[in-house]
Amino acid sequence: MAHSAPSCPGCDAPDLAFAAHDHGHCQTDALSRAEALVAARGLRMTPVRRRVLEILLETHRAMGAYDVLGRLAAEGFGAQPPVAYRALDFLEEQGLAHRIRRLNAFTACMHPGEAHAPAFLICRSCDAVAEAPARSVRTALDVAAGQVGFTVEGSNIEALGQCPDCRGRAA
Amino acid sequence: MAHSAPSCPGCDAPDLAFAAHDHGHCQTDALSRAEALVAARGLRMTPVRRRVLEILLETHRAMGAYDVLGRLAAEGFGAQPPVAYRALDFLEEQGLAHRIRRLNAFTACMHPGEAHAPAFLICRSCDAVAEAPARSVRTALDVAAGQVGFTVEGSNIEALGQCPDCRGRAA
DNA sequence: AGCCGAATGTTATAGTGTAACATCAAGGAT
DNA sequence: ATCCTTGATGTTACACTATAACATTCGGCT
Repeated sequence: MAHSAPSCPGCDAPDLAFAAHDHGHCQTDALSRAEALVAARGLRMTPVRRRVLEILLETHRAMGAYDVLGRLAAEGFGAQPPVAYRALDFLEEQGLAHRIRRLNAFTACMHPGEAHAPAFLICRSCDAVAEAPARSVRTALDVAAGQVGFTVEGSNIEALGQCPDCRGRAA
Repeated sequence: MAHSAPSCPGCDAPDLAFAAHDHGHCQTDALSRAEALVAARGLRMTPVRRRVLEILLETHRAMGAYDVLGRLAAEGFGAQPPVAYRALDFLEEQGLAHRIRRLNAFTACMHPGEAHAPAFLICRSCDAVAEAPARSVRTALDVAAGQVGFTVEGSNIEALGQCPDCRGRAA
C-alpha cells in the first residue's frame, strides 16, 4: 500500500513541527545524507537497506517491522522477518532510523549525521511521530543519572500525547 | 525460582542509587503504601495482584510477564498469560508498577502515590533497573514538546548504561 | 436466597523478534 | 583469471510477547 497522505509533521521549523511541509524534501534530503554518511563510514547502502529507508521516509508515522517486510516481499525482496530486521537494525545502528519502543515500530531519522539524542512525540489521535530536538532533555537525564552514579550510554525518550493539529480539531 | 541476591539498587538516598540497602524495607514499605493507595481509591488488592507486586518487589531487576506468570502458576494461580498481564496492567494503571519498554518487562514502583514521571536507568552489565527522580527530565521534555505545539500526556524515559558498581568492577 | 459487577481462569491466536544455517555477491590476493 | 575471504541476503524454524473472546467464580448488596 502506498501512503495516502504523507501525514507528515514538520521538517521546516528549526526542528520540525506537526505542520504541513514539503515532504519530498524530507525524503530526498534525508536519503542523500544517509547515502553520504554510510559511504563515509566505508559501509554499504545496499538495495534492501536503501529501500527500507525509503519506505520509512514515506510517512512520519512509525512502521512495524512486519509492515516494512510486507512491502519488501511485494517488491521481490526476501519475505522472512530477518530481512526486515537486519535492514532496520543496520539503519538504527547508523543513526538513520529510530526504534519507537512504545509502538514496537521504526521511523526514519530526520537528522542523520547530526549528533542527537532525540525525543519522540507520538500523537495518540493521528499516530504521527515527530522527532523533537531534545538536547536539553538528554542533558537533564544525564544529570539525574549522574546523581546516582549512573553513566548513560543510550536513551529512549518518548512522549505520548496530542499534536497541535489534533488538539485543534478535537478539543 | 526464588531470588538469589536481591541485587537491589537503592532506596536509601534521596531517591535511591545503585547501592546496598535494606531491601526488606523497600518491599514492606512499597507494599503497605500500595495497599493503602488501592483501598483509598475504592479498588481491590486481590491475591493475584498482591502476589504479583510482591514478586516484582523481590528484586530491582525488571521481570518479564512470563517470568511473573511462571511464579504465579507454580503457586496455584492461573497459568495463562492474561492472568499475569491483567495484574501487571492493573498495577501499572495504579502507578504501582512500571513497564520498561526497552526490556519488555515490568518493575515495581518504588514511590507509589507520589506524583512522578520517573526515568529508568538500566545497567547493561548487571541488569539492575533503578527508578531515578526525573522531574527535571520530564520538565525539559514538556518544554521541548511545547515548542512544537505538542501536549505531553505520558512519557517513557529510559536510559541504558552502566551502574556505579559495574563501572567500578569492570573498567 | 438471588442479583450484579468485577475479577479470575480458560482456549486460542495474533504480533514481535532471533538463532542457525545455506547461498550469493564484491573485493583483494595470488 | 581464479581462488578466497568477508559481508550481505535468504531460508527454515522457533522463541518470546501480548491480546481477543468467552466461561466461571467471587464479593457485596438487596
